[in-house]
Amino acid sequence: MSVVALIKDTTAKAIKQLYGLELLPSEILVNETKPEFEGDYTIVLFSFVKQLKKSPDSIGTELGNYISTNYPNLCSSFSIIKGFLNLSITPTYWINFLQQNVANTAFGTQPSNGEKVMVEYSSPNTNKPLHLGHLRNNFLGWSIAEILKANGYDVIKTCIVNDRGIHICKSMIAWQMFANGATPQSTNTKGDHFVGDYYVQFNNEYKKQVEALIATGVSKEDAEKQAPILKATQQMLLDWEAGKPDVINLWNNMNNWVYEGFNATYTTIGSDFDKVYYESNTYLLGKSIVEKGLEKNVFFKKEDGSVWIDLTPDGLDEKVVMRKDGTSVYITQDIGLAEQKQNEFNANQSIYVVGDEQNYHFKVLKLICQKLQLPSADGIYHLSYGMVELPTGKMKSREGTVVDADDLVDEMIAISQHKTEELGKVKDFTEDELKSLYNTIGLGALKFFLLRVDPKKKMIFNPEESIDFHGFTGPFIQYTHARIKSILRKFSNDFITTSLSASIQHSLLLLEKELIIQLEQFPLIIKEAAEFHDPSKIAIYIFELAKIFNSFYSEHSITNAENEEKKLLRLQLAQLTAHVLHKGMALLGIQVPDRM
RNA sequence: GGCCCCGUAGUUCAAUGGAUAGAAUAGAAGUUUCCUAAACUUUAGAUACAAGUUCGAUUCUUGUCGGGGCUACCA
Repeated sequence: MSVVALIKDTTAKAIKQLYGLELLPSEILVNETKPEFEGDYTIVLFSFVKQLKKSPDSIGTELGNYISTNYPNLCSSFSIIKGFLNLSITPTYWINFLQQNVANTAFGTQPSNGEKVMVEYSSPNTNKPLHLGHLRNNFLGWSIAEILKANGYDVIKTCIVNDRGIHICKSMIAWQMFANGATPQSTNTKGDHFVGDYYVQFNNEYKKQVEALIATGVSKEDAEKQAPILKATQQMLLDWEAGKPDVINLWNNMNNWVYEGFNATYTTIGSDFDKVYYESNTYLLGKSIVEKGLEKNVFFKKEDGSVWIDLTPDGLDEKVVMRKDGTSVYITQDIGLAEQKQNEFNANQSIYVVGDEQNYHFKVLKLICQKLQLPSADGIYHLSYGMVELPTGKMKSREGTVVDADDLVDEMIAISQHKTEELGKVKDFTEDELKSLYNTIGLGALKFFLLRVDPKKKMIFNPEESIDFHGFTGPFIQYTHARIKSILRKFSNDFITTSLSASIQHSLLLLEKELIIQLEQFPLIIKEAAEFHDPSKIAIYIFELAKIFNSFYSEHSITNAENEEKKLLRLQLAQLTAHVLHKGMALLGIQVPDRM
């Protein structure tokens, strides 16, 4: 149990003993004591005042006395300042904690809880290369999956590829018109970029044709509908749905080019999936659901044959679930896919990592599933994250203001190479080791940058300023880890299992204690990160830990400690710190090097 | 029009209704005969505005101003 949980439990017991009042531990507010006051953890007394009808000071005195006399191993002394009860935790408690966990490779993680969670993320569109927004999505999805695993969940990572529809046909038409049989191989272009370029060409040509039509006197609205290239695209979609062989062939070819490109990017950034769904296989799903919904009167049919659901009683709109031509729409496909996933995996929860522009969509999705009483309904959770914006506003592919994922990754790796070479600390590395190190640092900086902020909030990326390698960054933590490792390398691992003598508690220094206190919080942070679906809690936590360690490192020597006992204590502190940094970064999908 | 989200140092981000609003970076000043200076130490700088709720408000309520999203028989 964490100290905070222990303090809450103890306080609840004390209040029951002293006043006969039953409180849940969760109703008790415990914070770290502000550094300017004496003590380690603080109980906020104000919330008890009303129920106990006593002054904060007298409650504090009675509580403090009770806890310090009945739990002398936990609390050595206390003070009350302005309604806050500051507890000093005994050094023995901290030393015991360190001894119990220094050799525990599972420190921070929970055993299996038997629950299954699906995490859907990435979900790319096959006619656009990945951009910065996709990176945030991928890193978030991956990290959430890892965090859930660390909390004992069985996690299945999935991806739905948006591989069909009118937009895909646009790239295909443009390729037919302009490519002269070119391929990614013949042009030496990455497949996803190759196809993406034709999508851009389509839009350029379309614009030209519309302008030409307007010049002949056609209204803008009509011109946008009549442009020959658009007509051809619409025809192609019909041909695709009819299964016309040459269209299907082209579609297959172009998609395979894209997948080759995506896979290269996924490999570089370390993303993968346990199960990939393709919309071309799932777009017909959901029809039986529409019928079921009609039977149950959840849906109703309009005169033209289209099927709707009325969500006005829930404060939303009427929503179409099947077109008049009998085809299913986006939301219906999603209901179908949710059911398919449920049948296939029977997970307790299904998390969708999707941008906050789709908040409304997922609200509707969950609501409809609930009204249909589908088993998947209650497990649907939309992990809504904010857009990555530029200082000038939203990224727009049409205006060429998109930050390309591959470009950015390459740039980050190049910068890390440049900085590493400048510092010249790893001149003995082989080519392969260097390459891997540049990747680790460059991607570490990028991932940390995107994961260190609250996922719910939109964030701003300024392409003019490169992502930092100093301060609240991935490389800062990687560097701290490498520094620890270089010390630990000099010692045999015996120190991990050696017991500290009891007397060490009398000489625990402030920075040593701060380090232990921070280390002790790791399991709690992992739990909170899962509960709030928020990897930034881990990023902030390991940064704090690294900072404390660095202060400690510059203040006190490990190798040349005052005596052998101190050296042992500090080695163990360094060992556990390295483990937590390593594990915490792994939860963000970031590796830590032993040297850099 | 309706619904939803957001306004915190120059900049990028923190702060389950709790103590004097924390960091990082940029700025100023320092630290290397000693475990990696991608580090450490010191310093200056912010809650858009106005009311309300209360012991206490960046946080909750209302209004004003500013920014964004959604409101497709596209996905």
